[in-house]
Amino acid sequence: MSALIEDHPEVQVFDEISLIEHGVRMAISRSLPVGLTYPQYEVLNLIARRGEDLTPIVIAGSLKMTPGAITNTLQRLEATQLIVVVPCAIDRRKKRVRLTPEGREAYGRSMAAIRPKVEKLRDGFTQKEFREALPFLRALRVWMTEQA
Amino acid sequence: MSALIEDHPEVQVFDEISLIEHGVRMAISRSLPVGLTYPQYEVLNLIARRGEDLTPIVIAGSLKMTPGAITNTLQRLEATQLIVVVPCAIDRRKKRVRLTPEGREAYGRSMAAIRPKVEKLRDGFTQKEFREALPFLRALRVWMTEQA
DNA sequence: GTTATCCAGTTCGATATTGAAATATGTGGA
DNA sequence: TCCACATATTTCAATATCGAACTGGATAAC
Repeated sequence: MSALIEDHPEVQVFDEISLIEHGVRMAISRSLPVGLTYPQYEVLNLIARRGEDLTPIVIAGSLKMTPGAITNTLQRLEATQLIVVVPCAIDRRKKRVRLTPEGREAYGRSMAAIRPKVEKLRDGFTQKEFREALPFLRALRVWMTEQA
Repeated sequence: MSALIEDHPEVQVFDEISLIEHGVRMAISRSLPVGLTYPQYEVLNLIARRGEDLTPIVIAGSLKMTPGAITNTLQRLEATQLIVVVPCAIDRRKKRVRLTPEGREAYGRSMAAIRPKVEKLRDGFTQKEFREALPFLRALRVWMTEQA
C-alpha cells in the first residue's frame, strides 16, 4: 500500500496554478468593499478596462462565464445602481452595459483596497520574473483553448 | 476616452493563471464518467493518492475547501457508495474516509477518461518546460499563502 | 416575403461554495 | 474534578455557477 505518488511536473504545475488562482480570488474577495462580491468586481473591472457598451454576451465570453451567470451578476449590479443596462436600438436582441458614477466610484474603492497587496507583491517579485513566466503560461492557455 | 489599458506583467500572469485553471476544470469536468462531478473527482483523486483514513478536515485543507463544502461532497460520494465514512474510535470527533471498491473503480475510469488529454499535453509541451516553470509558480503560491 | 436557422438574453433546477452558528468531543490547567 | 478553550463536523442561508430549455429578434436562402 504505497501512499505517496511522485507527481509528474505537469501535474505539479496545474496544482500550483489552482492554488494560486484560489489564493488570488480569496485575497481579492476579502479586501473588497462591503456589498461587492468577487464576480461583481470582475464585471466592474472588465468594463472599466475595456470601455463601456459591452454586451452581456461579450462580458460572459471575456470572464468565461455562461450567459446565465452573467444575467444574474448584472441584475445584482443593477439593483445596487452600480451599472445601467440599456437595450440596443440597432439590434434589439442586444443590451449595453454602462457604469454609473456610483459604479465607477465602487470600482475605484475596490482598486484602492487591493492596491496594498499589489505593492507588497511587487516587493516580493520583480517585473522580470513575471515577464519571463508569461510566455509559457500564455502558450499553455492558448494550447488549452485550442483543444476542442 | 482611452479604452485599452496595457496591463502590468503581474496582472497578465494572474489572468493567464485564471484562464488555465478554468480550462483545466472544464476539460476534466467534461470528460468525467457520468455521475461524477468535479469536486467528487477531486476527493477521490486525493484519497487515491494520499492513502485512506483521511479525515474530512484534512481533505478540506488539502483541497482548499471549507469543512461545510466537504461535508456536502462526502455525503454525495457516500450516497453513491463510492466512499465509506466511519467514525474514529480513538477521537470521536473525527471521521475516516475510505474508498469502496466501486469508488476505486470510478477513480480508475476517471483517470482513464482524462489520460488522452494528458498524453496530448505531453506532445505539446516538454517535461523540461513544466519543470522550469515550477520554481516561480511555487514561489508565488508560497508567497501568497504566507500573506496573512 | 416566408421559412429555417442563428444569435442574445433570460429562466430554471441542480450543484457548489462560503461564512457563521450550532453541536459534540477532546484537553489542559486551577 | 470542573471549566475554559480548542478541534471536528454539521447545518443553514445566501450567492454563484452550469447546462438546458425557452423567448424574441436578426438573417440568409430560397
